[in-house]
Amino acid sequence: MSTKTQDTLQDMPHAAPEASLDATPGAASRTWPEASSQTSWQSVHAEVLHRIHTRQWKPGDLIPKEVELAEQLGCARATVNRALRELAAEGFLDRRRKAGTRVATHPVRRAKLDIPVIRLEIEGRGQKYAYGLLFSERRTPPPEICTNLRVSPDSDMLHITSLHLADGKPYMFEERWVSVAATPEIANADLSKISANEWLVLHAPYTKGDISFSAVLASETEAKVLRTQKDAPLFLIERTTWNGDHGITSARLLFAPGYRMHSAI
Amino acid sequence: MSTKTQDTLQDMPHAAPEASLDATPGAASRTWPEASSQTSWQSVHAEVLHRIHTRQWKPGDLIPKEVELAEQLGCARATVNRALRELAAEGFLDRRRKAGTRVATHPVRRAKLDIPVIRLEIEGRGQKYAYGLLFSERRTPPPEICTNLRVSPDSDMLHITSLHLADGKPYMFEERWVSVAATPEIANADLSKISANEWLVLHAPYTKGDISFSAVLASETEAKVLRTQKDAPLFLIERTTWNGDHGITSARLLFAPGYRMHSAI
DNA sequence: AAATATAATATGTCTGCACATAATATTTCT
DNA sequence: AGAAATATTATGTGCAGACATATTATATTT
Repeated sequence: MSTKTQDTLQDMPHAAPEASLDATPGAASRTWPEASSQTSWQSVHAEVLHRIHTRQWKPGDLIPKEVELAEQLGCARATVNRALRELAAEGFLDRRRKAGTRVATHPVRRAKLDIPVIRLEIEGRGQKYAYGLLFSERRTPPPEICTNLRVSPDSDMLHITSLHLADGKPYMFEERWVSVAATPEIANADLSKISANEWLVLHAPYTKGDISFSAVLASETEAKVLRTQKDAPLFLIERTTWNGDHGITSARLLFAPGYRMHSAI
Repeated sequence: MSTKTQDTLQDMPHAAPEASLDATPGAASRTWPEASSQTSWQSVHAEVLHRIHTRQWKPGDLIPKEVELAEQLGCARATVNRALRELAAEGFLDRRRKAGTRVATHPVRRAKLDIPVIRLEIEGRGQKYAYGLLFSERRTPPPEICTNLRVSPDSDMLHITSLHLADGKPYMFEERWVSVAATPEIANADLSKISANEWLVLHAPYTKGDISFSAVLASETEAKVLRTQKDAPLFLIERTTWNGDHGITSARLLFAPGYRMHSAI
């Protein structure tokens, strides 16, 4: 390795681009685990984030270019690039060729929502999962499904309603339309054993999807199925998925009162 | 290197990365811009995704290792690595050292929720944004806020309620507690001009946050503020943010009936 | 047979270098 | 001056090679 003593992340008198003074040089004692002698992209990531958090670099500021940062931090440009790329993906930085990299002015927080198979969500909480097929028919779709999935009104579809339970209590009521044309095998699946959702996840990959969340009032029948009262507030997820231009499925997922969707940001 | 004629990705007949936007669905003869002779990581990404979608590689399957894929596709391992890494981050693949890379068995769909500043969300739809401060006081927090933010019951906090409007109509009702200790400058901010949310975004960075979504019924006063009826179904977002171990703010955002949160997956 | 050490291996990451590309800045031309 | 051509520059990406590290498989010991 280079025998030259490198300016590692420890102590950097960095020339603020336009940032005037304030400097805050007092971050001197920030030490890294830093077992390896190499500077990892994660430490660069952390260091940049630190400077943003401590407002050495404020929203809108232009930060040093990759080569400069690499020099300052004692690592290769590729390493800095990796760190900055991730930070941009996370929404902390805005990057443009030639124009440089700036701290995002509107830190759009990107929440990652993991949308699991319901069964796993329930079992993950240590509850007992159960599932019941309520109704199933094969027919042509109603107009709103046609426009939603962009399929013709005379297409062959499966219409399924089912109920998912946690510890015996109604948890989610699912109403779903599946295009048989797009996934013929589903006609043979035993949807009283495995939920359509789970079957589709395993057998019908999709290329695009759309998901929306809202709050609605329980209708009379919805209330009955979910064992609650009419006009209870329900959390509704609507999902539609395509494979290429083929509409696969469109589902309304109604959650029992009290449901909360969580995410860390 | 191998002089053998490789199956490069140059002319692969499938799957546009995203683009979509209707246009011609029968995009059979997709040609890459492909000016360069090099194989990009995005084409590797697309190719692997294609193999998953066409079920050449099924959920649970072990896929070839990086070096093999690199050879097959005629590119460097680093390029394959980049593609596979992204696919793993997107939830399509599971990777483990030594064990190799498999197609994810439970394609937990990772929806990316961009949570913008409300003002931008409204203006982005071409509507006129307005904001009004309803109420503001400085006092000690109620118990639920203490536990939520993990601050002491006698801490100095700001309690703010405000209303955000789109085209003059109530859009979102915000109730917020801000720790003055954590961000002293907010005491001087003019929160009748700029919303607390926006002020905080610009001046009080945070390191962790928590967000949850649910459906609730409008209370009498909430209904009045949002100009709707009592017991209307409202979409509720609860957000809490910390900087390190310092609780910064905790907010309840109540959206007017009809609100929908969207995301593509 | 169970516990422990050791080898093997696929992914993870860093480096140095080169060239591509998009966007800006500058110069030249009309 | 205004438009068009040209140079400049920061990021984006590709490559080969090297070493790090987690994890599994195998061999060795108790």
